[in-house]
Amino acid sequence: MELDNRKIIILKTIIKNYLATGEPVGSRTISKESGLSLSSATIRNEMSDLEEMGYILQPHTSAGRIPSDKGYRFYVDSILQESDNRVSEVTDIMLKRVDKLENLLKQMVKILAVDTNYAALVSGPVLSENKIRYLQLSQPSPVKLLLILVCEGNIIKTELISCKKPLDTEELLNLNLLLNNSLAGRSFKEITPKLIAELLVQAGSQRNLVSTILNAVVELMETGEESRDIYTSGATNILKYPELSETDKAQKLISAFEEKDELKELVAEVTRSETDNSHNVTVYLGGEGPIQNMQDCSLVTANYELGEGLRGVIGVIGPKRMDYEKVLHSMQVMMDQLDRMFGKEE
Amino acid sequence: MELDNRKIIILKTIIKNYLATGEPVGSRTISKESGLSLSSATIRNEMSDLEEMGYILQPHTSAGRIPSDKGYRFYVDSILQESDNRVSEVTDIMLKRVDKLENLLKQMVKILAVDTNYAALVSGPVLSENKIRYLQLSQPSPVKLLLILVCEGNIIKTELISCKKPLDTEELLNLNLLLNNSLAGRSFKEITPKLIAELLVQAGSQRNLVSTILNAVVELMETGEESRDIYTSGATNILKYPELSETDKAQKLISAFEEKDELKELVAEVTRSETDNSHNVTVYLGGEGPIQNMQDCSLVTANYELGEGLRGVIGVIGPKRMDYEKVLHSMQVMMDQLDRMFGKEE
DNA sequence: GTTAGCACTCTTTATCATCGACTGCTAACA
DNA sequence: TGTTAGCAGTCGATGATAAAGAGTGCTAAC
Repeated sequence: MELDNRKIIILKTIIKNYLATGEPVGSRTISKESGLSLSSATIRNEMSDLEEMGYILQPHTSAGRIPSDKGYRFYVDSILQESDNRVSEVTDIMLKRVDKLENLLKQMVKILAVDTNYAALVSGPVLSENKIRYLQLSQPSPVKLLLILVCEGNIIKTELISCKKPLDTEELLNLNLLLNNSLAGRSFKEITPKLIAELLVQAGSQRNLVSTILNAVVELMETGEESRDIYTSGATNILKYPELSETDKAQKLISAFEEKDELKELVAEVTRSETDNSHNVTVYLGGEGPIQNMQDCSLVTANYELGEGLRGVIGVIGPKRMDYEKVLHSMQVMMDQLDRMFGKEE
Repeated sequence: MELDNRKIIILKTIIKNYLATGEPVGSRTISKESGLSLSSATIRNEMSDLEEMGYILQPHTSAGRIPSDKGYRFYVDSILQESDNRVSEVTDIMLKRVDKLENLLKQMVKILAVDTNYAALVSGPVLSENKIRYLQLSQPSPVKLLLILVCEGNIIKTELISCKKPLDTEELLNLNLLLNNSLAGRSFKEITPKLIAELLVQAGSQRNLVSTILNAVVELMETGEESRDIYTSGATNILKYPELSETDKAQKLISAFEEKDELKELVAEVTRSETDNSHNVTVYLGGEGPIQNMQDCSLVTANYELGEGLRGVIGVIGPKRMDYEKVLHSMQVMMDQLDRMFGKEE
């Protein structure tokens, strides 16, 4: 059987209606709302077909139809295609100019949550190619060394290191020189065992100390997923959707949002799976890919990039019957905002 | 009327039972469980008295009694007294040695939540008297200055500052000298307008730059409540208690845990209200003090101190019928752990 | 002072009939 | 052949009613 135009219209009507109400939709409703002038009986026949083809299903005999995963998938894909061509309207979301990136992201995720009425998350950006600009050692107290690492994009990281015996000024200067000579300009990957070995040889008597420092540097450089910041908002929106608010499911979901660990993995997974999409907008339906343990949920994600290779993920989690059109649009607007704010700058 | 011994036993039995079940408790239950060999009828008479005295109340005519706020207060206070004398048993909570304080706190709050089955929060520590140990300026790129501020307790803060024109090495050195001379050893309060004015005079041609730097320093020093980190865990435990899991209340509470802003205020308020209690353990009943908008909740808080004046707040939020005994005990154990870990060190 | 017993209240739970929203099928129609 | 009207049948939702259960207050007796 073929999915002809009329079937498509009916399918879309069913889905839209279901998204809006959360209730199974019956043939009469469609007959009235689809725009087609067909009687409910005809619709019923078509619906029979659609069910047979697997796009919709019936929770129980005397109920209307709800979209199946295949149906959702079809719908989401067709929206995704449309919105590529659509110019996102300029909405006047007032993202007040904020001083810190962190605050900006917090603000963004909040707006997204309020705007969509779903749970939203944003990952802090991670440098894809994190290069050391320079590093600096100083000595706050006799047996402590402060390591300051400045990376491309002015990312600053510090670490306190204990050392056995105090260094005098000259030693400190030499150490700084030595480290900068070999490490400045290098990315994480370029700190090879060979390089480390060389450095240790050059270090001479300071061998142990240099080794400790190198460990600290490597640790700081590992912008590992574990260290990624995740900001969330609107987790409790989940409670608004009956199909998710059964105590058990809601608990799991909201916990995931609170503890963040799961979200980190999720972000990691999303980051890995690159597509050629412009902002890499992807829709995962419950059970697929990164959200296997989130039944009945949908996850919409997009990647953002702030220039200089700073990249992160933004996402919205809601029930399967989420208003995809709206969510995709909201995300688009967010992306545009970010592009505008950071495209111009620097 | 007087609260004689028998009344106290009955009252405690009522409360304990209510805490365990969440259901109003009737006279027969008490007759069986109180340990007193009295018939339910006698108990009923006593309960009448207790109700008249305001310690308990009846949700509706044909129901048992539940503790009133006055009842809770009585109960909590009596526990608090007891547990002062009690040696906290050593429980073998495995707080794995963690490298970062942040992780330790996260671990702690998680344990507390799991252990008590309520929602738990811990605030990151804040230096009560935050003194600058030294500060350092360096120049990562021609028009950027990196300000590094090292405070007592090895708290390190950094800030990137833009400057109009590049400084040469000597200027940078002088600037560092100037700033350290006047600021090192000072606490936030000691950076007075007078001091600032003096500094600006000494700065001479670098006046503008020094002003910018000073602003940054002051900003970094303000360990304002807004910048306090808050770690939470177990927010969804709230859903386990019927009296809180009505969508509306649960939503509010869990949101508070997610967005953290409210919690920050709460912590601020708790911090302000000092008592002479050893760990400053306090129980707030729903509506009292910092949790006015959290009806039907109780908040148990304690202060912790990590030496060097690093202080923070730890707390548990649950329904009014929370198992105070257990919570207070768990918190006690946490405090002991912290004391042990940080008392020995340094 | 304590207790047994009874009448009364009020919530909870179960049961049952009714209603309404659907579907699927058949037969008629264009 | 595609479309439609109509009807029987299914199943969940709703609401009313009854029965059960838990508790109290009061009174009278011990």
